[in-house]
Formats: sequence, C-alpha cells, structure tokens
Amino acid sequence: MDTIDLVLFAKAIADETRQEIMRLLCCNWLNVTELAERLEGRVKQPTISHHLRLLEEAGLVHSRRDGRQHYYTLNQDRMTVCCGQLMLNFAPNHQLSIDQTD
Amino acid sequence: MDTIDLVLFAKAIADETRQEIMRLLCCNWLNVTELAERLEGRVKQPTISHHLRLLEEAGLVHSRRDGRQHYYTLNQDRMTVCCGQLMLNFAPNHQLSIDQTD
DNA sequence: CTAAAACATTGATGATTATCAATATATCAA
DNA sequence: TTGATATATTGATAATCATCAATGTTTTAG
Repeated sequence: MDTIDLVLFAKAIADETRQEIMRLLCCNWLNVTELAERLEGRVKQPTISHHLRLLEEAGLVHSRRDGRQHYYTLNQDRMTVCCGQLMLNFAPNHQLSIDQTD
Repeated sequence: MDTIDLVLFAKAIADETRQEIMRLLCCNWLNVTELAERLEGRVKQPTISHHLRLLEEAGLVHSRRDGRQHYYTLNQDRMTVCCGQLMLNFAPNHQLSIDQTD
C-alpha cells in the first residue's frame, strides 16, 4: 500500500488544459502531434509536453514509445485509486465501492 | 443535475494548507479561531479565512454563524459527488457505486 | 454607547505556474 | 551521412496564487 500524495494528485488535475488532455487520453492512446491536432492549435507543442510531464509525475498517464512518436493514455487505475483515497480522507461517512465486473 | 466544474473542484483541493483544513473540518464543526489553534499558528487568520472562502466557492464546506463566530464543516456530499464525477470522466472503465447504508 | 472579540476584506509581496519561442535530442528515410 | 520529423528541454514572461499586516465590519458584553 504505497501512500498517495493527494496534493500532488490534485495539482496535476487542477488545470483546464490538463483536464482537456486527460479527456482526450481517456480510453485512447495519442501521441503529442495528435494531441496538438485535437487541441486545434490552441496549445503549442512544448506546452503539451509540459503538461504530459506533470501528468506522468503524478502517475496519471501511461506512455509508450513507437519509433519517434510517444504515445500516452490516461491511467484509469491511478485515477480510481486517487479518487478512492480522496473519499476515504474527505468523505468517510460514505461507503465507496468499486465493482470490477470485467 | 447541476453540472460540476471539475477544474474549480480540483483547484480548491490543490493546496497543502487547504487539505489540512479539510481534514480538520471532516466530521467537525470548527470556527476560525479553533482552526487557527489546531494549525498551531503556522497559518494566520486572514489566510485561513481566504482558504475557507475558496472552499466555500467550490461548495466544499457548509457554514453557520453562531453569534460572532462562524463555524465550518466539510461538505462530504459535495466531495462524494465531485469524486464520482471525476470517476465518470476519467475512469469510465471502472464501475463506482456508493452504498448509502445509513 | 463603548470596548473587545471574531471574522472578513484589502493591498502588497513573493512564490508558483502556464505558456511559448528557440533550441536540443532522438529517430527515421533516403 | 543528411535532411526531416517528433518530442523534450531551456529560458523568459505573464498570470495566478498563497501569505500576511493592516484595516474594516459585525456582534456581544458592560
């Protein structure tokens, strides 16, 4: 049971652009160029790389290299664990359970 | 179904001091002076008021006035709803359920 | 009404952070 | 090897934010 830094987690998701990136990476593997396309030029490549690094440091993305492109996807397990920990800390009067049916 | 601003939520909890305040207010009603005592002078009163305001704007605390003291407590329902929304957005492959047994 | 207590608000300051242009690095194609 | 492509890193800048001293506001006690 490695203990989770909930401040690090919260800071990682506390940005509009990062949440947009997280939505794009949810259930999808995308590389940086593809992310830039979906963000329609509103966010430049270095900024995207920067956000990906923060997300990675918080353990919120998996990454994989294929040739010269780096693919990223959201780490849903990590999200689940962090949300669960948030609940344990700040909503202990609620019983939270995660049904793993697949 | 009022839609939830998950960036606002994340920003509200993305600070060490605020999470400490949230822990103190979890299952407890405390006023500002009592909070200052438990924080052992590491955080001054105006700073505490500032954090309480941010938490209030995110709907994360209930407040009540008793004479000249203002009491606050963590809004666990709001925490639960926000965590649930986080899961729906960013961990849709997990089934999350909240058992209300009381 | 006055003084004190509890809290909020204001204004200033330093720290953190988001963003991008420029540049570096790594990989592939020819 | 050379040029091109994909991404990371660096350095600078502007914006956001945490903090506190000073002050304002509200309420209670006398």
